[in-house]
Amino acid sequence: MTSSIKRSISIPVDCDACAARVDGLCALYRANVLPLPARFRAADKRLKAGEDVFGAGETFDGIYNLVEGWVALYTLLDDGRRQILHFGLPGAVIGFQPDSRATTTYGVQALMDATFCFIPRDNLVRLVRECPEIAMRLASLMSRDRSLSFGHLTSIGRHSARERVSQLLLELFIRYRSQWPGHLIEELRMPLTQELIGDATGLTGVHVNRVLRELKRDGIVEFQYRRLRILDPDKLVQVAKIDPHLLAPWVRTQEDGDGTRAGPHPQLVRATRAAA
Amino acid sequence: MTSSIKRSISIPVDCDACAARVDGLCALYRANVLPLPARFRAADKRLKAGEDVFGAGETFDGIYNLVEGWVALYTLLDDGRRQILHFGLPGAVIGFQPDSRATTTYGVQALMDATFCFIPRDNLVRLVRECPEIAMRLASLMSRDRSLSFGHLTSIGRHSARERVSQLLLELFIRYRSQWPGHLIEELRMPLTQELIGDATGLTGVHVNRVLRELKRDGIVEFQYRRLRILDPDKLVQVAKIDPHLLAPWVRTQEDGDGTRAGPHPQLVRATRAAA
DNA sequence: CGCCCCGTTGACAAATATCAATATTTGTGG
DNA sequence: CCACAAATATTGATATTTGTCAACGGGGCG
Repeated sequence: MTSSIKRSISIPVDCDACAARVDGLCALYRANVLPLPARFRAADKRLKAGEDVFGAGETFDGIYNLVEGWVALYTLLDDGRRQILHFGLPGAVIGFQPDSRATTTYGVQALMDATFCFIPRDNLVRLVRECPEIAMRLASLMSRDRSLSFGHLTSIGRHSARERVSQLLLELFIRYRSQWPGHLIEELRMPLTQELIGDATGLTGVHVNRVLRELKRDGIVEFQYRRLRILDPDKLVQVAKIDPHLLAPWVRTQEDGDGTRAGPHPQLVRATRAAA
Repeated sequence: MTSSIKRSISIPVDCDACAARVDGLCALYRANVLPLPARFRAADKRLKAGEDVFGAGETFDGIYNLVEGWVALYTLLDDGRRQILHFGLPGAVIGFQPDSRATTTYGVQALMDATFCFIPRDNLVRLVRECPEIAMRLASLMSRDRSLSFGHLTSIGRHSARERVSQLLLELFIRYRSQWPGHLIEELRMPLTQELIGDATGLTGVHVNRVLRELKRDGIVEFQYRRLRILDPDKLVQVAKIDPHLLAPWVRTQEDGDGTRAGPHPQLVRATRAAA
């Protein structure tokens, strides 16, 4: 007997115990209908916090499956400023490109120690030929990422700083939590600094600080030294000005087909209530 | 003999003459390798300028293929403000959802008279079973949309008003032009108002106006009453602060496989030079 | 123990929004 | 072709939000 509780954390190579399998490309495997992409996997990659999976403008042939850790997709400006485009959580597919010659338009950085498994493009093509549902799954994942981007666009384009920061924290909380259904968490460790929050919301680190102090003063959320505590879930939902329709992409993408599914609203309510 | 030049404009139902076929889901057909989605098409839809394809929060079972006209994907805020998420040009796939129960997170409005063909979800699944490449094509299209969103996020989050407006105009010019390779245009009719530009760039219509007047004063671009003229392409590229890596998603997605392809830089240069 | 990254705070500057009035263009009907 | 209405663009004065710069504090980690 090698382990009990922490197995999925310490042995990322083992597909059967992979934590990322709850979501992402391999989610279908859980339904016992489809062959696991395991056979098509080539190598694993481990990075330390701060290292890049790849930089902007590179080409490479395949996709990375984020197994453990958080990553940030970002672009850099000439003057050194940065825009974070997306936070990738375990299960994320990283680096899919329309064709093998295309260069990436963004860089990807590990926000904490992270592990990936890599599927070469050729293998992906073979995998899809064998099992077209995988390609539809991939399309769904890309589509969900797009929806997340749409949410961020609305947030950055039309919301106030207070609303943007609130929305980001709520989003990450819900996305993180939806990976462990039934697991109640009151407090969440996030590998974020106020600077990173600013880079994601189109604000300055300094201004994020001001907003966070306000939110704490008002008893809504507390974020200090990478520790998030949600003090008043209902108020947070309210101040984040969430369009309920935008919620769907935050929770895990389900396989199409069987089963009833609760709408997004109760899920949000449950998710946030759990933290109170 | 029914026609000569304008055939593709007036007979949208005819797949063989469809203008959208240069891009989008049916692009593979041109390579004569794959069966046309035509057999799986269900119905056509025609809209007048200003009408909605669908609103936020709706569900529907299938995808729309934009054949003719421009559309805007948008979200609305409580107070009536709007954020435009994406402009869809002919060839765009509209309304793909991860599963059949998902509700849309955005609305889609026709910016001019537009026609679509509709492919029901069931047919799409059958089509993919028959030809998995279509699913990969769909994933590529979603991925490209995501990349476009990433570009907009960087623009809205970190660029000045002047840069944002310049970049949007340049993007639309290049995307439009890449649909007619070899066709030189000096002047482009766009179904946009300054208000629309503001909604897309996270600015106010009034402020967009001020920026446009500046750009005209500086001899860079002229945009008045839906007519875009690029006066100095090089300056425009410069002021738009385009990250060259972000350019790839602007030009048509090519089918993977054969053929050499020029990098994005010369394409941009050619595209913009043509307008001078 | 001490360093360094991160967070905190204040004064001030810059960019953009808001409000309101007026001008121009487009499209429509006669 | 003209007149008119509606939509869109233009401009100025002022308000608000957010950024910039600079200094200081505090906590974790070697």
